[in-house]
Amino acid sequence: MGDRERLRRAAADVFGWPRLRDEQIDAMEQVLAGRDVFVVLPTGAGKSAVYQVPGVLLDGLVVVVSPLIALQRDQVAALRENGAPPAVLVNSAQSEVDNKAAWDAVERGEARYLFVSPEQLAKPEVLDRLGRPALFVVDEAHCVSAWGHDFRPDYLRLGTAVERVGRPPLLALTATAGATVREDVITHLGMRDPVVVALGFDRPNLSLDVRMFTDDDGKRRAVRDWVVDAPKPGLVYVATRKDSRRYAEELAAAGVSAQPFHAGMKAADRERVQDDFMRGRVDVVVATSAFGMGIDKPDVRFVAHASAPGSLDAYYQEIGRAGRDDEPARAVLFYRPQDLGLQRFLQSRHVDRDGLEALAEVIRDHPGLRVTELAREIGQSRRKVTTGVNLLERAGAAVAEKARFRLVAEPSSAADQAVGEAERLHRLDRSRIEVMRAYAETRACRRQHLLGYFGEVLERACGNCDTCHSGDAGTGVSANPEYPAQSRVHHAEFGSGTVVQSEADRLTVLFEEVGYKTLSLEAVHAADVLGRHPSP
DNA sequence: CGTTATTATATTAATATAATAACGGTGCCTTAAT
Repeated sequence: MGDRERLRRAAADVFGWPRLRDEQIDAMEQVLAGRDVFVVLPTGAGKSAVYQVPGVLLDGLVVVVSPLIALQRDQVAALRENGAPPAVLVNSAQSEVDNKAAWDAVERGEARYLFVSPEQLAKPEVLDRLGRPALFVVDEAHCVSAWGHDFRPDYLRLGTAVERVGRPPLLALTATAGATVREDVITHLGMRDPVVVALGFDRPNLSLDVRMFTDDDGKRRAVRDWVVDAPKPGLVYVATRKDSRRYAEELAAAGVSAQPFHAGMKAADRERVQDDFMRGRVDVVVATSAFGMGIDKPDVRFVAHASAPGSLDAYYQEIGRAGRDDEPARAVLFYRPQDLGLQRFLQSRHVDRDGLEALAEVIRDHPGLRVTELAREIGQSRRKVTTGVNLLERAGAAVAEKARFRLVAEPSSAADQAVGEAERLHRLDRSRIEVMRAYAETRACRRQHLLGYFGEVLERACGNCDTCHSGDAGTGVSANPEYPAQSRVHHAEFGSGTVVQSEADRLTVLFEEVGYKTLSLEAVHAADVLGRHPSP
């Protein structure tokens, strides 16, 4: 019996799934064959099945890294409900007794699936207990790129963790990853020649709409009035916790069944709001970016943004929560250029050069220490040290071997190099905001613009966005044959980069040093500043 | 970077305006104080 057949049988017999999508079975087959696999499938398309089903057939532990304990619990509950092999979790929210029981099951070889956060895998004793897993899964893999560089630095140490447990095959799963994010994840996880299994990004049933405002009051009124009249249920994304409360109150006063949701609320309240929304007891959730991961409600009719998020990746992810049932749904961005100022602030984390130099000195004086030991030695938080070694490593000033660090530059220049790396990352974040702005301000077809950013060419204007309806979008934008998407270029001032979006009259290029830039082809030709590169 | 809350300053001495300060998102985990 071939692998595909065995997988189909396991899916049917164990989980009760009579048929699988081609993408699912393709990915599972590669997983079973021991290849690294990168899967991009929308939520609801059966991403989890891609590790669940091979897990039945594999001989050994399947480690699943997931960013939220709540998500881990959902996954375990689903597996238990399906009668799959035993699944356990280990985390700080669980009692010591339960954690010990989970570890015992792992060590006796009784548990098949183990769910953990990246922070757990940063602990040497945890890695020791894992033994040699048969498969290593990173769920919501875009978090590596979105959070690893600052918010949750342990995401960038997963590659080292995988090496330490015998380097089993890697499976990365996400609903959203354009080429840039995908490359970032692949690099940091250390995936080897991964098979990429992806469904297209286009969601034709989702209408795209941007409304421009200059004053705050006008925008607030417009959001309120629009949401009151819109078909429900729906989500309103806001930039601050305060706005979450304020809009929710205003909508409630206007007779809408609306609730706020943000990370500052008590866990019980968050759970209640999420549950009420899922069951249809609340029509509208007004949320910060805290809301959404793991939400799979098929009949969400709109996602409105009362403020623009900090990147087009985040925007696409958030609007992707509407219309999963393939019925018409709406994505509306209430855009005010000033709102991007907040995003600029949020991405302006400061770099502590002296702290980096101190860390570099400790690494030089005590080669071979791990993060926890370095943190103790230097008296900085584990998180700060992790961020520090991430930067030093990326800058090439330090190297890690089996999670133990060694300095390969003088501390002072190591710190300078790391600061340079941090500045480069910061420029990249800044330029992501400009990509968001470009979407909001384009007069071309929104969908062509959005898909273009994700590396897809839509031959004709979509007919289901505001610029198409107003007639601004014109007859369609063809790619420029001279600089196709993904081609490597070199700019006289900005250095080398990759074309992410190719249009008839302009290009968007991701430059390694300065981030995203939109270049007018006219200017490029006039000044002769852009040359084609041979492929890397 | 932009908005909002607070304080300072001005002058139809109780209210307006100007200057200044504070604040803003995402979740693990650990540990100390009730």
